[in-house]
Amino acid sequence: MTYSIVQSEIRNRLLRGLLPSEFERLQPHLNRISLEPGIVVEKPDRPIATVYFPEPGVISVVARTLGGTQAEAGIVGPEGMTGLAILHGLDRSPNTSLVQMACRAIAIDARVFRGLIEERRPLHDHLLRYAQVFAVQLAQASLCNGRFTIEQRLARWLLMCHDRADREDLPLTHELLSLMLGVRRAGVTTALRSMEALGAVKTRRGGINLRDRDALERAAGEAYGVPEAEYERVLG
Amino acid sequence: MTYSIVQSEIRNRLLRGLLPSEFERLQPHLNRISLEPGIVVEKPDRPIATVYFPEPGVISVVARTLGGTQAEAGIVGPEGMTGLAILHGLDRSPNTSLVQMACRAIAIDARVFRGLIEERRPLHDHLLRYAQVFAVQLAQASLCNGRFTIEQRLARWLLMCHDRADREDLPLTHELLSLMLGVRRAGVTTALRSMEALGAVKTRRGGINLRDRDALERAAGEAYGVPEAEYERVLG
DNA sequence: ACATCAAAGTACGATATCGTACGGTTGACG
DNA sequence: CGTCAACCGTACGATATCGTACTTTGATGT
Repeated sequence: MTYSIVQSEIRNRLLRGLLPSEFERLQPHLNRISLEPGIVVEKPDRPIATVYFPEPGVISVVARTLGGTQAEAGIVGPEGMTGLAILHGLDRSPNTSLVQMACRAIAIDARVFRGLIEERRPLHDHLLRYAQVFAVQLAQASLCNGRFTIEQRLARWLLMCHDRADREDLPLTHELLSLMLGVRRAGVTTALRSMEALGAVKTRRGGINLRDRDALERAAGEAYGVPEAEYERVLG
Repeated sequence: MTYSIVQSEIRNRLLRGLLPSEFERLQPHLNRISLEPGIVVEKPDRPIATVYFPEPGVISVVARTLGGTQAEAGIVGPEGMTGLAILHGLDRSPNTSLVQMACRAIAIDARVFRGLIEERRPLHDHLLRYAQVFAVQLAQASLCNGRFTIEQRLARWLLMCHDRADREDLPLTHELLSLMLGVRRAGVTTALRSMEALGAVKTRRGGINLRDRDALERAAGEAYGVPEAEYERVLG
């Protein structure tokens, strides 16, 4: 049994913000599915099968060199979508996308989606605005990696997760965070303890509880805010 | 006196690779101009006035935080264009773009350009492919900043400049490179001396001469190559 | 209750990079 | 042809982060 998807009930901002006349075209092709942590939704240089519009939860976009070195480049949540390559007329990218925090997501077959954006210009235009915001996020991540401490970058990451997951309790291990940030696992532990001393977070085994968002923003300092402002400007 | 611009003579790959039928629409609006080092072609959060398709030369895209910390996020040369925000339906971005190495460029008024891409779908589609390549470049820059040494990142940067400037002698001061990479000026000096010892480059006051590209690629290691491969795949 | 194991805390020497600063060199310009 | 500012080489202590590895803790299954 499938339930039809009602635009006003969708918890993905990008879809909810679509013109109803455009959403109508998408609607028959949409399915709501569950994405569990660890699921790889896009593999490097393999055709993208499905495009996802996440509801609260987090999907990471991970960049990798030819030698296999990897780190997270950007994150996607209910403000956005996966499969940006398709908006650019391509069916794949060199990046990996994987589910970081469980979410439900509105899914659509990539080929169907591609056909629809070719056909419906206003749909394409709306989603391309998000591609711009995501590019700004990538540029800021680059800057953060080059200029800020692990603690600042970690605070930034937690804030971005909080924005997208819509809850205070994030089920993330230090190991996982270290892979995302491209630093040592021990470095994450230390940074978290330091933020715990500030009262910004409370850690438990296998998870992090956000206690004081303001303190977290102070810990992130300059590292947080530009892509968020751009999102509001462009799609808010 | 203005000369009309002939597609086959353009040294910008993106424009030269356009379908002639699409180029024809752009042609009446194009002007070839000179861009001198230091010229700022896009200011953060200010409307983009002109879109440039550079001929050999280099334009940097610089990301900045609210606090003013900045570093280069990406570079554009004769393989690409400035003003990607316009392809995404927007008239500005939070980034700065500035001329790094003098070039001639094909210029078009941003509003005219915006009108043309709205009107000519194949034109828009062609250029959007470049937006994807640029996003890959941003993601890789993020990875490089997080994981690689100054020497590797510098080697990467010089290789990317070489690809775009089409000459071996790059008029760049250590000071400038340090601003771009977001590191100390002294760090650049040291890294350059180390690469000079490898025979990869020869430095002179105010410039760097690339002597052995293979050695430079070895110095860059994993840091170089992914966006370049993506460009060839998508637009080659 | 106990065993087991992944996760987290801690430690320590090594390395990359920083901030700062001083002095030497060189090319541009008067 | 001399001057000078910009550019480059170098140095040194401080700091961030690394690689590695050992220990402790807590959740889970039996």
